[in-house]
Amino acid sequence: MECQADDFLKEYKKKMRSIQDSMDVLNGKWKISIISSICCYGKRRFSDILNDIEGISNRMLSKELKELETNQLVKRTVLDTQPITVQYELTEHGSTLRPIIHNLADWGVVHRKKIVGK
Amino acid sequence: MECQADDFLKEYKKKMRSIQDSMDVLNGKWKISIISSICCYGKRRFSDILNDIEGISNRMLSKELKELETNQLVKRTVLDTQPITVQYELTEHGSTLRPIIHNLADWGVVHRKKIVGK
DNA sequence: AATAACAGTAACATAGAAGTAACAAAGTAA
DNA sequence: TTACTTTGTTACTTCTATGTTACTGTTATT
Repeated sequence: MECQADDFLKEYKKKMRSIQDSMDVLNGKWKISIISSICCYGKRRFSDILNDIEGISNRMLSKELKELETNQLVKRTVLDTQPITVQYELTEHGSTLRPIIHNLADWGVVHRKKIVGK
Repeated sequence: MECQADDFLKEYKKKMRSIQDSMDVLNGKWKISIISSICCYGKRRFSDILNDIEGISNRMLSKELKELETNQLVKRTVLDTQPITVQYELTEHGSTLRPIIHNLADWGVVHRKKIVGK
């Protein structure tokens, strides 16, 4: 019995650590929104994302995109256009976040209904 | 065609807004961890959560729990014990976050493998 | 010539997020 | 009588995440 209880404890702790690992990458006010924007549209340019997300500054967008790139969630491609444009898309690894994004979107709807509407 | 494209745009925007709604409630460094702790164990006391989450201070825990209570995600119950203990559990509404928590935990495992291990 | 679009970068400013430490109330044990 | 536990609160301080503004370099447009 003791052993089983210990096993559960260990598993809970592992779970908590995993969640912390996730949140380490997705921290900050904007990351989820940025990923969502790219996720929705497939490919998205810098200025597009800037418009998608109300309130973000170009400085923050630039910084956060860099972090996401570092964490291999987002891929940056410079296009040879006039003027130069830059395209962002999810990496294969980044795409594994899709279910979470969708869940968050669904939950947002539920939550809004719960709080605002009846 | 135009109309269809517009419809897609509208839907994307709605999605982005829903995600923002979710993140408004789950913002900050600790909320997800706190919810996870309560979610894992079903019921959890203040000092338990304090131990579950590495690095959080009692001040922050108190503050964040209050916010979660305000947003109807968490229910607080004072138990008539010696000394008095306080039990936190997810509300029905809070429980709808379970899928997200599980997804985050799963993704954390995947991500750790991707980044650290081979 | 002047201006605009694009994708940023640099320098500076600051609200508020978070940390630390001490204290409170109420009962219990030593 | 003193100390300890639990769940906080309060006051004070630190710090960092984010915001603001201005600027770059290139090409196309007017």
